[in-house]
Amino acid sequence: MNNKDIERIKQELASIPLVDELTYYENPCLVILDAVMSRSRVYETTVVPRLNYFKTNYPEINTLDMLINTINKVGSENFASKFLNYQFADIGKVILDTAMLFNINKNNFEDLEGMKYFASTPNFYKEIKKVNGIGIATARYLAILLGIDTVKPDIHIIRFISQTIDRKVSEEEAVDLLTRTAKEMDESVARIDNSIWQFMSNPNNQLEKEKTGLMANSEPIEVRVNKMTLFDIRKSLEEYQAMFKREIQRNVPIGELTHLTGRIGELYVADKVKGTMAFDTNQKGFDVFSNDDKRISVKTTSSSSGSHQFFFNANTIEFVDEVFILKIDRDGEIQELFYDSVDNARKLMVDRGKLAISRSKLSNLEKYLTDKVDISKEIIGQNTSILSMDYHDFEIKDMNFRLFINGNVIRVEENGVLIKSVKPKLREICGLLGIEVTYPGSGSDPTTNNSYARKIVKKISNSSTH
DNA sequence: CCTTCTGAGTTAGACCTCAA
DNA sequence: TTGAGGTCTAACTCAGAAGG
Repeated sequence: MNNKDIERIKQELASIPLVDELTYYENPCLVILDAVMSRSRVYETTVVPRLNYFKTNYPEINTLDMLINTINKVGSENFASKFLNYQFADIGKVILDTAMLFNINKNNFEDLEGMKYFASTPNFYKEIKKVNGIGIATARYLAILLGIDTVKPDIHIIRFISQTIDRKVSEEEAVDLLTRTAKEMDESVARIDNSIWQFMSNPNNQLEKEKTGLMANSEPIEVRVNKMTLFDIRKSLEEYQAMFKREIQRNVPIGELTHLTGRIGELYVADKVKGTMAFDTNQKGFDVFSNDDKRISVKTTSSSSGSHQFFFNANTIEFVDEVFILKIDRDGEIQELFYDSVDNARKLMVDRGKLAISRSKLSNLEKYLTDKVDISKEIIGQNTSILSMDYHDFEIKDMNFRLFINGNVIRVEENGVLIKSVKPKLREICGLLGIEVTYPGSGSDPTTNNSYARKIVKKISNSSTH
């Protein structure tokens, strides 16, 4: 009946890279730890570091008896934090129960042999699922780790098969289909299972993107707005402002009112631009959607706050068209500090993972927003030129280097790549420009990045015919 | 079979302190 | 004045188990 399904799975498999089977553990404890810790967790970030921690610190725990005795000795609730560096108290009990079940069913074999024997008996899945905390996926994964050729029907495998044959499949059906597919391909099903898993658990794989419609990363994100009318927005704004004032009168610290502050800002802007509010909590990038389709990021501060900066998420700034920054006074009154395009806002931002605008820049906008003068001169060497320059914030560009100077922060790009160790690169540029560098090359260089950068700029400016 | 629950991990956003 | 280094909280995701 589902020969067609198997054909489609075979076809789809042709487009993903086939990887090796999993490597098997020599330490029986690791089989159990790996499988039990993998439940409900992202493998690479959660399980792998903990396994390594255990392997490094407790290599002597290498038999089921020792594992069981250790857990009993420290108490199952303490085992994970102590031996796995994992703050997950309940997992010790699951590990213990699993180890004990294997231990009484190993039929006089050595640990690994015995575990493998048990895993290959007809009753294995029925028995192992009696352990509280082990379901079908973990049971099958245990079997795979013991060398049994089977499938772990986890979310990735189910997703792959369901997407491939365009219908939902159960765990059992997934196992069945994949096993038969492997047989036809004359390939081990565990290897196919692992290949699919590796492919599907990678968030960048093409299949997922195609099926979910998230093709290129330039694709605009979905804009969801709520249904508040302008009347609703004004009404809410009044109520929030009143509540804000009341809380202040009750001596609530203003720092405790961030939820109110933020909401008041968003409502104020939504009213101002006759727009709507973003629907999602943690909406990427913007808070308000204007009536002419602009996505506006709103930042609101309270006047007595000690914060001197407004932060923007570097990962989501591309989803923003305009930036609105507000200040709310203790009496609930709102003052506009900044409202402009995101391009102009970016001229105020410094990038340190998160993008920050210093508050004081907002009272001196002219200085930062005036278009920078393009001098564009051929200066030194081949193509060094000053692109732009203003009071204390400018860039220098040549074929290879790009220098960003913003106050004391100096950054260098080489061939478009941001250099991590700035100072050695600055010395190198100095060398290229014939600037004398006294640093002998041992011990820490006392010359500041700033001063190197200034020397470079000075040299280039002097050489300029400008 | 489908829904709910679980709990560590991740992300977003706001604010704080210190130092140059 | 403002950059660099944080902390803190809440909301959300992930991937599986348990429950009705």
